[in-house]
Amino acid sequence: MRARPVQSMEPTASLATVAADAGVSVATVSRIVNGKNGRASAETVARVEEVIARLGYRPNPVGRALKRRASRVVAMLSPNLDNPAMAAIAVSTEAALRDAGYVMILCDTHDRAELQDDYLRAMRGQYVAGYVMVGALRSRGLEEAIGRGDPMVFVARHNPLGGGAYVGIDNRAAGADAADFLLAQGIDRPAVLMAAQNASSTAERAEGFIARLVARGVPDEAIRRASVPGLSHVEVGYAAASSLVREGDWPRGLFCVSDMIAYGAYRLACESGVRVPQDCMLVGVDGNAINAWIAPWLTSIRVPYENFGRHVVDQLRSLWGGAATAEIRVPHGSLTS
Amino acid sequence: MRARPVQSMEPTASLATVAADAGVSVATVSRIVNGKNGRASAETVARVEEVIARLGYRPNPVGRALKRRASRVVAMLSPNLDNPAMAAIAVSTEAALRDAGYVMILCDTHDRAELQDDYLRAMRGQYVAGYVMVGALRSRGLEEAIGRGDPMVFVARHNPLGGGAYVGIDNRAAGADAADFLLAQGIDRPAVLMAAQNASSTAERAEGFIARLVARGVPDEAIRRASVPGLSHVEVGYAAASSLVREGDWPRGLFCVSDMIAYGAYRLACESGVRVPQDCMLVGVDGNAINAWIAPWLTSIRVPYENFGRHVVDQLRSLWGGAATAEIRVPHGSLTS
DNA sequence: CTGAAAGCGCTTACAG
DNA sequence: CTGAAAGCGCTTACAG
Repeated sequence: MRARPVQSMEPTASLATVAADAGVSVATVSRIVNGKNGRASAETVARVEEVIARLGYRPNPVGRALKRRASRVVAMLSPNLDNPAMAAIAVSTEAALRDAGYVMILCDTHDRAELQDDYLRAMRGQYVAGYVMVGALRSRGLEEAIGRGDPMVFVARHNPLGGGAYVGIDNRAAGADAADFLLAQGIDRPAVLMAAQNASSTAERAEGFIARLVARGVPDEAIRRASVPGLSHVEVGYAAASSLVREGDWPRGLFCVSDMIAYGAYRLACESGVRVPQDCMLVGVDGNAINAWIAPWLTSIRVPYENFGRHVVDQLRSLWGGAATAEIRVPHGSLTS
Repeated sequence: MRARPVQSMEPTASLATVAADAGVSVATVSRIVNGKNGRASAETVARVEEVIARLGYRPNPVGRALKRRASRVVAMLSPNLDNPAMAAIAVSTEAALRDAGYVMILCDTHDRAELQDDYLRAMRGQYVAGYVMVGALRSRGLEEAIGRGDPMVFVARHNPLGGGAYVGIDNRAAGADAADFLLAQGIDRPAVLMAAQNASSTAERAEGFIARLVARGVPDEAIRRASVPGLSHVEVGYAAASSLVREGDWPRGLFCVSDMIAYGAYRLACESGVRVPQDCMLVGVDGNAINAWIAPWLTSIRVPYENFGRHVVDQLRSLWGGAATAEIRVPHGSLTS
């Protein structure tokens, strides 16, 4: 004797199943499912909806995507989830997309242009509804996608080709805040550590920092700065701090354009017997959640990444609606440690 | 005068385009694309391949998925990317899937069964090739998916329903290693901190720790332990440590079943003026990359998450090949700080 | 060795 | 108000 299959194991209902059960055509069911029933009798609608509910019908996204040449999938291209800030962006974007009825394919580009292009091409084949570019690189594929007008929002790092929908903080203002803060601590000659690579946003932070310092009377040539190449910000921080102190004393205050850079500088400070923040105050940007637990010595400008996802989806909606691209500047927090 | 469209902006070639250009049927092109050309003349193959190369044809994954009822998309369901260990699993899995020709949809379940089920259902509609369950929860949808025989591999946390393909370390052995290490440091009464929730793997670590201690002569009742509920391991660590020291002194050694729990305990130690590791040695599990930079006070059992992705893909391949499910126990590292 | 045809699940003019 | 039909891009028996 065979066990009766449980209801849940029955194959998913299709439009055809529903249509047959309701005694109407698939066209009619399709219209009702899509809310295009300005032209469907009330009885028909009721009957079809009953069948849909009873059978637990859900439109198949693949069939739909093929016909519409558009899916409910959004691609996120991100350079590295190892950075808690990038992870936070991914998390909030995933949640916001889900609330909007989309799912997210995660593409880790490792900050490599060829990988970015491979993914851009592959995602196009998936008929993705849009692209969330976290830290985009200049590349052939990017140019093509933009030329095509594919919906694309840039997060944290600007479109390397200029223009485009953007979500991020006001980096220059954040840098200026860091300058004000350090000055207010009585540190009149703070230095700055930055990454030399792929860094529109972090470069802006450094610029804002320096500009504010200069505006407040610090001679430009008195502002020590170190910039080293590299993709890992912790390593960049360590190396940049090394290069900075190789040419002089430890500064009493150090603006690090990201928390990861600050972590790197911190390690060198520890190795050098420099106490943080007593001997050298470290100011970062990101406000990683982990700081409160294990990096109380760090003062950081909090970036509300948990809100980025919402704004990213807003941007995508504008693009889908045909609106012109715009920038969304999310307000950053004050400095906290 | 209109600008000539650049080649890259031409719509993607389809099977039909290729077939027309090569003067053969789509069926023939399809067979060649799929390597089923045991029965295709050498000339035909050459001609078709030339056209494919010239037109840059790439099979459309959506059309293919619809027909095959199977896509090249794999779903990863993960409870929280905020945890660096989870992020590391996502990163390595994404890379391994990509190398195998798959893309990954990231589904953040927030450790909630309804969300897990929503995603399971949605992903089924996408005809995903398989599921990577990081920290699966017991749920109706999970039962159904397993009943259906959907390819599913469990990572870090076992299948709550028992059985199934698994990738993880030997948690009991890791706990035992922590016990040996603390004993070797001359700490004869170490305590243990754990999470009370959704924690097959972390519970195993605690068991292994306690069992080894007992085996080495520590009376079971002398082993202090604290277990508190909660999803955030940092908060769990803080609360568990609080509850532990509320009933006695700070122990000289504390085994924390995850690095995040150790971070939480660390904060309480700092607040209590307890020095780590001088007064209290903290041993964690995960070996987060960040430790080397900002948590040198932590000794941790390194879990090679960067290899998990490879094993996950191996597991999926076995399942696709119809093999029986098995467990892969990735060797964990020795204790490092 | 190759092609015509059916069909995966859906949408949408078009006709009635 | 509703349905038959075409077609999105692909695969695969089936026939030849």
